[in-house]
Amino acid sequence: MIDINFVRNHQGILDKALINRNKDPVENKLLALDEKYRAILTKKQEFLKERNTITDGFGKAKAQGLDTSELSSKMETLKTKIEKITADLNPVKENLERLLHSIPNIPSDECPVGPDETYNLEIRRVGQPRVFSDFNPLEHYEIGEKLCMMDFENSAKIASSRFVLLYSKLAKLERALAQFMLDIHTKENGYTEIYVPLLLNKQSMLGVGQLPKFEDDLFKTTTGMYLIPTAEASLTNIHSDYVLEEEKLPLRYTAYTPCFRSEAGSAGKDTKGMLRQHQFGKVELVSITTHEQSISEHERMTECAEGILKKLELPFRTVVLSTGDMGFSSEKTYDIEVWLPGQNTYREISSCSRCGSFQARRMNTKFKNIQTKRNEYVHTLNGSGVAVGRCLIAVLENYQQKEGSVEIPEALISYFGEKNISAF
RNA sequence: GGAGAGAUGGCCGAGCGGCUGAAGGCAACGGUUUGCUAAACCGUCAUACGGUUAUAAAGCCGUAUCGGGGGUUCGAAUCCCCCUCUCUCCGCCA
Repeated sequence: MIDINFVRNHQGILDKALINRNKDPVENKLLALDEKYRAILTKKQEFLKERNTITDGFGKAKAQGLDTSELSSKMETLKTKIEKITADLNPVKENLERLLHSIPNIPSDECPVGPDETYNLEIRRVGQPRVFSDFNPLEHYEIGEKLCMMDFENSAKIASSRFVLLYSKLAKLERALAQFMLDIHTKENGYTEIYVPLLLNKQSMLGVGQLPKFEDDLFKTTTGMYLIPTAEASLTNIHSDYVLEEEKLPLRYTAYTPCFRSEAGSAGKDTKGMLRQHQFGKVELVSITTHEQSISEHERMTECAEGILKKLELPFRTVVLSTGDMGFSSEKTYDIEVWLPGQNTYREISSCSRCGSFQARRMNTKFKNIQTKRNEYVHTLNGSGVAVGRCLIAVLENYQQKEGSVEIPEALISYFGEKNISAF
């Protein structure tokens, strides 16, 4: 949630941010609503003060055995006033809250300005795409099906489209990749591994900004809970409604979980293969920091995610998302795109976002500043470290061999137990 | 699923209709004392929001908050209802 106080004191910035995000400006509407809210609230508080005074008088009058009928009649009229003003105030308050919850974060000045992904800015490229001189590289699903280890027919039968069955060595590859990533992040990068709920309540989804705007993208249970679209939702919310100690920051959490997305808006997009699924595995990184730590933590987190690809010797590039392409809660996002020779292009495999105090404000997560002794909102960051399903795709495509087998990256062999995968 | 008990400030814990934003203790912070440590003593010690000053901060004024929501009452931490969560016992179960 954006800071209404900030909007009030820095007029023009929010609207500019929204226009950069390719959204409609709301500042006039927001400020008018806010002003109306505060005017009515102030009035109501005056009535409540009056009520407290009368109530006080009652106690004293009774103690002295005085007549209270005048107080009673005063109270009666006041009560009607309070009732009326409360009826006026509530809808305004609800509208204001609803509006505030639907406004995305203000992008940082560092983000390239533009309406869509064509304005994303590449900042580095690591690794050379392999040259396939003696055969044309296949796409991952062709490799998987040739190996007889990737099955979209039966997954569609037992579930629906956008699911996959992985058999034998590919199932193991998924497991090995996840294990590998978790070990790196916990042993080398200082993250604490956490086993998290995969279903969360509405409040938590609101906290990270999945709700109220993106309800259609989530799977909802009959009991009103939501399947997590990313472990970010579970990890970030751990400290909701809490005041942390500054010395404990930054907190760094990681989890390997399945992620569930309805992909409501992406009909017809990436329908082949397992690039875009309703369910996929992902190792997630979350950091909770102070205001001062957040920028350097963002760079660090991105490097942690890149480190996985470096160790697996997968070529990738890192881009800064443009204002029009970045997510709702983010103020700056790096996407890491892995090279997929089968598609002859770079595809997103990780997204590392800095959310500032946007989520903290929604979740009510603060820390006590040692110097000022005041409670301040924490800053939250999240990143994929990395998407396991897409990483499996990248390994298949980058390490495919002419005869249809797949080599295992050096760093992964101890996790996988074998040096290559060949057909049954 | 059945039966019961409970939820109060950072923690422990009183309170059972007005004098309670909340006793007392612990912790924390500032100070006095002390050669140092310990102890003792004095003081401070919730949060959010609104108003105010020049909507910087602080201050001051106010409102709200004793798990959450609603009700009774002139007045609720205290009484009633609903919900959530925790604990104990029984049943079921990976």
